[in-house]
Amino acid sequence: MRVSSSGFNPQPEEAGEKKCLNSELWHACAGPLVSLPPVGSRVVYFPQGHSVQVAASTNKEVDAHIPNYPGLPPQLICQLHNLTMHADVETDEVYAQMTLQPLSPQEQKDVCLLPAELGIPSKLPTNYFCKTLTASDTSTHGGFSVPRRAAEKVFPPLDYSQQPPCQELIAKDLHGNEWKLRHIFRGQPKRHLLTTGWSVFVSAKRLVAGDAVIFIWNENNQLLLGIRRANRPQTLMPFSVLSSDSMHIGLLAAAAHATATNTRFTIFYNPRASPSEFVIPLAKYAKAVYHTRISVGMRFRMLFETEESSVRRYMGTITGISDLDPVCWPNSHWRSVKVGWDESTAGERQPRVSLWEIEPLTTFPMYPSPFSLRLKRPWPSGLPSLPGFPNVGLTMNSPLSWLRGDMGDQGMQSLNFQGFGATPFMQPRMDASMLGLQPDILQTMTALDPSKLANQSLMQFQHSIPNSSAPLSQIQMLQPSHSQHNLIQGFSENHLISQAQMLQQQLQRRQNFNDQQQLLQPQL
Amino acid sequence: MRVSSSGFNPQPEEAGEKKCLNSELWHACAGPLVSLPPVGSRVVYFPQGHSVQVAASTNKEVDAHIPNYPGLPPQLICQLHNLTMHADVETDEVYAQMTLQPLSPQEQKDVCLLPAELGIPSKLPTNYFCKTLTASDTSTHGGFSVPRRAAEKVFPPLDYSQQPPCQELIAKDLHGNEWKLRHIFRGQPKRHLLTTGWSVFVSAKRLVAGDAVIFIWNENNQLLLGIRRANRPQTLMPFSVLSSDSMHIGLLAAAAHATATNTRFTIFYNPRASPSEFVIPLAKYAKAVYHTRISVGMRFRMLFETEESSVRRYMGTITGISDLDPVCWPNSHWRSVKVGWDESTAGERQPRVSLWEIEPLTTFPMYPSPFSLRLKRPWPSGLPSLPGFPNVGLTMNSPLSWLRGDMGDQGMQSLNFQGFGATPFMQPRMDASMLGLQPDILQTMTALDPSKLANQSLMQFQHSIPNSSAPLSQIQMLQPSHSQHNLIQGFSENHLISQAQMLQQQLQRRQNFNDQQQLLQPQL
DNA sequence: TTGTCGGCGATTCGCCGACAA
DNA sequence: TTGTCGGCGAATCGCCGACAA
Repeated sequence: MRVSSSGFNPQPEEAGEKKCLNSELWHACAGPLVSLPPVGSRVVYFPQGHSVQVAASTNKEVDAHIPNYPGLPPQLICQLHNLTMHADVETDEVYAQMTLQPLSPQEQKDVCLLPAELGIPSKLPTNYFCKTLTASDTSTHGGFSVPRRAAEKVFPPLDYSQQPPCQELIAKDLHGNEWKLRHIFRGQPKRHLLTTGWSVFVSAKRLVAGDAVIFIWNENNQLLLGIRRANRPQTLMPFSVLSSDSMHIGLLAAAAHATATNTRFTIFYNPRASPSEFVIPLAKYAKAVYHTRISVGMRFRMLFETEESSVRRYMGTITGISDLDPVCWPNSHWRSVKVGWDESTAGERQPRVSLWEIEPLTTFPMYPSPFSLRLKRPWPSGLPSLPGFPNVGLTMNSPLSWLRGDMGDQGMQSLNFQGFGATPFMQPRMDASMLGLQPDILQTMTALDPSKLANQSLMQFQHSIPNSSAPLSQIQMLQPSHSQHNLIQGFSENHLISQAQMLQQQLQRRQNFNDQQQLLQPQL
Repeated sequence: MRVSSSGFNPQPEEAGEKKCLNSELWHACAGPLVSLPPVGSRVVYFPQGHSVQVAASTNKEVDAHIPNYPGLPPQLICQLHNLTMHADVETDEVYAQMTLQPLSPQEQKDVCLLPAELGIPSKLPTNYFCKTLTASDTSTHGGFSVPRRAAEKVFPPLDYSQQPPCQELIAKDLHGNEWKLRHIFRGQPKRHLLTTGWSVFVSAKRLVAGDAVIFIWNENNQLLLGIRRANRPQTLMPFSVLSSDSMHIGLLAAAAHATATNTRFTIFYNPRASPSEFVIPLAKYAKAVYHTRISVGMRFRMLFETEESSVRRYMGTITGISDLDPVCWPNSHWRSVKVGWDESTAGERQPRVSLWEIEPLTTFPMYPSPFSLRLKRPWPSGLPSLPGFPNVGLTMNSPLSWLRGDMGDQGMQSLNFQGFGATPFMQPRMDASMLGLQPDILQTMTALDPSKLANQSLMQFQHSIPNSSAPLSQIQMLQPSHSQHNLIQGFSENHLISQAQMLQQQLQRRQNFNDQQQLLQPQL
């Protein structure tokens, strides 16, 4: 992982490592919610999300008349070969360049999830502060008023025996440029101010009231200085190089070409241009998609960034599960969850989220679960007789339906796998193995009467997408197990490896499956 | 044709025609060599040239590993549906947005060239001046020194009875912003200066020494003010939205998609980003490609822009004719002519040009030519016996070979039409009719013994591209004629309609052809 | 003819507490 | 605790001829 300031010459390493900077500042500018996958790990790339970001950057909505690329699935498992952090030389806007290579069919079969692939959470430095600039801060009339606690925590201590106490600070920005700033403690009442040098910085960075600055005091006793501009109508310049249509086609074609030829392609991820994360660590994706049980009416919480570059949680309720774009991107998990927010300021928050962004509020334990493993059969056919388990028709939209999530393994069926089955839109090489699931680890629900499935929990958890009425025989269903011979341990759940299989294949395995279940029981 | 300042909202017509400005300023900023095709006319679009411009804009050379798009020919005949002139809101850089639609196969057959389609030459206004800014002009220490002749020609006359004579000028830039400038005539010796208001303009536009300003006094007695920045290493910001590879793929895919579906696509033409004209009026292209006889060693001249926004001609010699990129773009006429320049400052001028950029120095008359029409047969098989016509082997690279251009119609064979014949890379619909040629107007050279062809002038004029050894039977050859029933007159040459035919077809037409030649003779 | 400079007002810049909020 | 303001030096800005080139 490299950090460089993207200047006028994009050649990889102009002055070698000289331009490299601690990535702390990059992450601080990117925000506390942005985490980058480790180099070498597997990620899931969503061309749909990428296209949304490009559309936001070009100020142009994706034209509906542009069809999706034939054979380009809504999600690609890729290996992350290279990752460099950059900052726009004009605006200091942070972005990351990633080189992705779609996994070959063989590689997809051999996928084993590594715990480290969950992604390194953005470790925010401890000694930092972020302040949104006031009119006085950006005016030429004066300097910068430093919040007292911030100055005491982040800046080197002043010699208070001097009158007034002051010192010269040298702060480095993302490009490695140094800014001299006079720090003084004066006034009545006393306060911390940045005076000489501050206005030069403001005008050089063209900061205005509402933008924010970030000061970091890192382990090497360096002062780092980053900026984070307010969400102005459009931070990026209008594009006069390539039409937005061509760019949209280009990103799709590049991904499709890389998939077809098993070659690498390059994308830019601009974390602040639009809230559109589209490269997700494979483990995070798999955990969310295969180990999260959601249903309409379920309550959840989700992290958001605060003005002070901290995080807080907002509560919401799932109001629907459907494709964001059923025409171009059917069966995509990207922003497939429609939500409502509790607080009245909800207008600021998006009405659609992705599974891996939310934390469902659930009281049932994750795997391994004594209850689920105690089941004699993979599907609890006797569930309807359990106390408090009403009929599907009455519970589909009940706000309390999430409470029934602790019924065991049927939560795994909450996901819609039509897209990964035999539906026509899938290309041959994008079969079930694309998900990197191990046939001999997890078994699907095959021992059931389809009518019971339809009547019971399966429908309860299914996505309510338009074509959810596909034949049940084509719906892939999953169930975790405890076999781990292909699993590198590390997750508490120990169950990140899963598999989708065609129903026909699974029928042949039923005996093995039951044997497996029998084997698991003694482990409890 | 619309002129608008491209702001933050790309919707077509924000305030209707309010933002429209006389296109004079746009053309003045674009330079005297830039001409835009009329809306509705047919143009030839070169994806290759487009890709070179995008590569220049993204500071990234086209990666060789990106193959061309299957089925995308090096030149597309398109209808220009829309053309809007823009200026970057940040940099004032001018660019044009064009909506192109590839002609359908039927339309290509029905092509009739209109004289107006030669393109409207950029009519530079008479009352204008362009000055490159000096260090004093851009310094905060003083104002702008107006060249005396320029001030007297372009600015309104001063009242010299005042002491000192001065006035307030109001100049509009491309976006319609008005700039107040104090114009004064003072000093010893007396001179014209712009004082108050000038430094505001300089800092707002971020002008530096070396940049140029253009003042225009138009017919409506408005003062227009444009800027033209010096060719700095990179005027455009580095791209953090889409990788250059994806953009390259995108422009190819967009053109290929539009060709396949007969739909429109949009491109941006940035006349000053790189010298890479890639949308050429069809008539201009046809005239150059079918009516210009070139050979290695031929002398020519070509227009270049001067510092003062005027034009001058440079002389050069053709040193070769070959594909710029034989791998990706075989048989492309775009920059297929290798040249050497007379003057020692030739390093500044490109080593490759396109046919339509140059004026071959030739003394022979264009069609109709008494000599060529006097020929009894389409091909002067007796040529070798003519005085001063040496063997091919000796003359291929002779600097004097152009002198033999007035031998008649064989000049038409100087073009390589392998790309439009039966070579495999061409798609079915990109056949000879793609060139918009009329079978019943022009006849090809079919009355010849192929061995003679090879020995004589054909080889002399052929492009020396690697695969020029393709079977002669697949090479399309052209000859103009005087039949005009499908021709809208207007050109002095009256011969813009031409045709390519398969040799087999042409053999069947030999009699008609000869009859036609007979008919033409009496006209002289 | 015109690019640069020393000269000198005029105008901002920018540092300082005084106030509130 | 900290955002804004009036006051006031001080440092530029920017207008003016004087010079050359």
